Amino acid sequence: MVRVFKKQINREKLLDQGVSMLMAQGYHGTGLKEILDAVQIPKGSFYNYFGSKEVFCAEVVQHYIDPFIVQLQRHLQTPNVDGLSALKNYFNELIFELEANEFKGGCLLGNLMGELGDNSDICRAALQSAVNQYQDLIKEGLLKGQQEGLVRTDLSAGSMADLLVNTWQGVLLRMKIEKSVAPLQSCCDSLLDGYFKS
Amino acid sequence: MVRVFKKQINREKLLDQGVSMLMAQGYHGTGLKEILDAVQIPKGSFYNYFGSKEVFCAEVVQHYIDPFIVQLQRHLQTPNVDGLSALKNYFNELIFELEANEFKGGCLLGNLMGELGDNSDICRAALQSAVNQYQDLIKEGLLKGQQEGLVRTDLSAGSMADLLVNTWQGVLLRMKIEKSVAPLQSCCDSLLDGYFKS
DNA sequence: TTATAAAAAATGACCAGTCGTATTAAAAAA
DNA sequence: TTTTTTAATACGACTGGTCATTTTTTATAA
Repeated sequence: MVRVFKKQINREKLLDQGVSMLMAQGYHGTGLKEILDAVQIPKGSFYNYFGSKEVFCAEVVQHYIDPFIVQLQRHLQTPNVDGLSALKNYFNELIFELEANEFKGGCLLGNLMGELGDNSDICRAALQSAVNQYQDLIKEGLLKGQQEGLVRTDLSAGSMADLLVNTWQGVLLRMKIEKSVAPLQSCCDSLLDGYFKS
Repeated sequence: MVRVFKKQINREKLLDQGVSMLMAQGYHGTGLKEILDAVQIPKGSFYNYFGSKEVFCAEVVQHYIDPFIVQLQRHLQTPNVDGLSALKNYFNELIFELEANEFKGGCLLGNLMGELGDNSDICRAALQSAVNQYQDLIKEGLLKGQQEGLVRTDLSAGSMADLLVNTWQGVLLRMKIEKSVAPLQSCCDSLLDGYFKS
């Protein structure tokens, strides 16, 4: 009984550490030993928790996106805040956090799409799933904004969510090399405060 | 005298091979030996041509973007084609090529931004330079489109070029995991055929 | 001969993954 | 309830192989 709890705790530890190290150094740039040492779990134990580095990475992807989904849901469910403002508040919160983090990391999903998208079907599926969950939520926000008359209705909420998610991925890359949140802000300005407005 | 020519040829070979392998497998996913074997240059010779893997990668970045710049310039200088159509033609050509390539690779710049943006200042500088050269050219096309009355003038050509380049990076990532050119097409539709039109 | 570049060989660090064993818990038998 | 058996998990040393880079040797050119 105690055993199964410890197992869950160790899995969680590894996933947490995996998120932060894969963000900072990428998949091929991060050794398992590095992760294991950081959480003080011996090498041999890793394969009791995960089948391989690749499937570990796929789990890390979902573990990464979960908190973002919670955070976005929180904004969308805040009373007396319209859908468009909720999205703007959410992205502003992200920008604040990224700035506090000195523009490091960006988005694990985007980074891994670039690094592994072509070569790991397992990770590709995880990335696809994660990004779809995320995009659906943004679409909901835009849909709400449309019903409230704040977001244009001549474009579908789906295609706007698509554009927003893709552009956001792009500006996060840009942020990394410019070491500035300016690209993030101009993304929000162009789309949420520009193109999408009714 | 003959030697210095051979040196240039070998450098070129390595850069060409570097572009294709770094595209396919990323920086940490590609070993120098792999590149050297492919062009039949002995391992010990590499450091006669490049100071390190890192500076090699930085040179690969510029080597990668050069042909894109030539291609885009060609479209922009085609007689009797307006700026906006030139951009559309250029991106359609890219889409065609990416589809023929089975959506593999995407953009080396974007991939390396994600993988190395945080950790290699040398590559970061090369990426920044390359993307700026590219974006300036797109800005020129939009500027021409504005002068021709086809592109809206209430937004600056610079900020539109910014948005287009960033979104394009994002959709290339998306293409990789969706294995489809649909994201690319909807990017062009949304921006060049939508938001940017006057 | 001297200088320079190319290439081979060697370096130590690190890689993901495996193996046998030790430890523990749960299940079965007494 | 107590003892024995069986199974699951934990663990560190080890595997073959690859990594980027350096050192040493060989070949070429001036």
